[in-house]
Amino acid sequence: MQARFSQIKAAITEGIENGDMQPGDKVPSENQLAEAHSVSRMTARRALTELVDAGILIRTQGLGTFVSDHRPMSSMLTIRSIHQEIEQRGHRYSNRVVAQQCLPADDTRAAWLGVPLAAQVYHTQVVHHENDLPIQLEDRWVNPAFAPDYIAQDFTSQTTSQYLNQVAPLTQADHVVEAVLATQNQAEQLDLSPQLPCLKITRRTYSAKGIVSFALLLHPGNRYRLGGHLDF
Amino acid sequence: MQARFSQIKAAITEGIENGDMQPGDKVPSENQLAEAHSVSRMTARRALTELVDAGILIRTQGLGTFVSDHRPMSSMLTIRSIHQEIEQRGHRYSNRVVAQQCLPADDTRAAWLGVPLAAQVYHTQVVHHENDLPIQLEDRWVNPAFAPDYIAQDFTSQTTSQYLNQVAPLTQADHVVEAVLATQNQAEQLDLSPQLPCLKITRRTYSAKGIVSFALLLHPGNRYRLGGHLDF
DNA sequence: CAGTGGTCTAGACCACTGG
DNA sequence: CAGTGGTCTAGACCACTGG
Repeated sequence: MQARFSQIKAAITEGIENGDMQPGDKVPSENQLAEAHSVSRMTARRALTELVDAGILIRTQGLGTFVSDHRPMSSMLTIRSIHQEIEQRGHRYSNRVVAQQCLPADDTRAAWLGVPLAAQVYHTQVVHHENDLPIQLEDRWVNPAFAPDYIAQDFTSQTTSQYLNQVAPLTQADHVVEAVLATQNQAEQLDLSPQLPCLKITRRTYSAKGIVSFALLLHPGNRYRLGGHLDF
Repeated sequence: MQARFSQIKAAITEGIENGDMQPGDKVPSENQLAEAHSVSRMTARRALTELVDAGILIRTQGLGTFVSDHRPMSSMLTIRSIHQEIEQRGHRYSNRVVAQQCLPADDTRAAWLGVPLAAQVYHTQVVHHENDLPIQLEDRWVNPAFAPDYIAQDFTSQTTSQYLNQVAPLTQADHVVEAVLATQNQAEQLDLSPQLPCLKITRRTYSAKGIVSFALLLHPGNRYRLGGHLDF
């Protein structure tokens, strides 16, 4: 015997799975669900609450409840700076600064950095080499509030993350690791044949005062691996 | 203005923090809390439910609600099983056991497991599903010395890692993360179009006595991400 | 058996959002 | 303004645990 709120949950998740409801779509209101399933509003509400807690739906008072754009993630890894890593292997580190500019934040950048839309943010693009072989394409967006002089630095002598860690010491970092195909442009920067799988790391770093920067790190799959060791 | 259920939550967590309540202690029942705070049982219940969800309390029907002895693990040291991960997201977990056999170790397997060449080792191949969508292809080789009955288990009801962690609790793990293209055979097992980038995790797990198993975990890049959070 | 948590109802008042 | 979610009440019946 299944509880009624479970049946309502199942009906909603089924609608999401078979594509009837897309991320961003509005789900029926609590009152509509209550009537449709002949339950009290509290029971319909419970179904929604549990789906919100599971990250499947998002609620906003006065507006409604919506399907979340949620791809799964999990597991933990340590990530060190590329420069440190290469030198520790006894290899030669070098880099090439492709871009260094001030830009208005689009919505993705604004959301990740926690700044208003169209606020000015710093952007750098750097290719990192190990023994002259491109091994990482770094796109980084920086919140100027925490590193006002970022834009004036010379990043051939000091890496972006070294500089940032100096002016705004890191206290936390989020990261997401994905496998993707390099775009045409990315493949060129990395001196890769296209259609090669790459490890993409999206990392957001925090100092004590807030979100400092957001970096997109792309590594050729055949030249780079990510290692880790855990002790329990 | 704070909601009443929040005040009850605060009262309970405060009791736990200042030592009035120890792990294992029974907290007041829903009816007792309702009367003590002059609220309805539903409101008292909500306070308890949220603390249970947060892992601070444990409830058992007919018995009561108790303080959990759950100490949070440092985020970096967490390795969760795919099964746990999926259920925590509120999704449906299922799997398909493709192979389960005893094989002589080739040189790669022998090296990773630390056994002599051609020693008999156990091999399983399992496809893990999230909401019926294949999300991980697991190839696992196990050292029979640490889990002699591994080969006779039914891994549809219990995952390989759950079983191993039970018979030989993990103490360490190494892992390597790569981006690769799925082979023809792998793509078929995962119900993927070929030429799709995949996240490949190679993981070696240790118990106190030695290397227990070595697993190759393949995730479709468009269906899986690896996330992490670090505190420095 | 009395007490516990699990589910559910049919109402209520509120704060908030958009038009 | 009508509609949304946020909180809350005072009941109800149930399944389960221990004594």
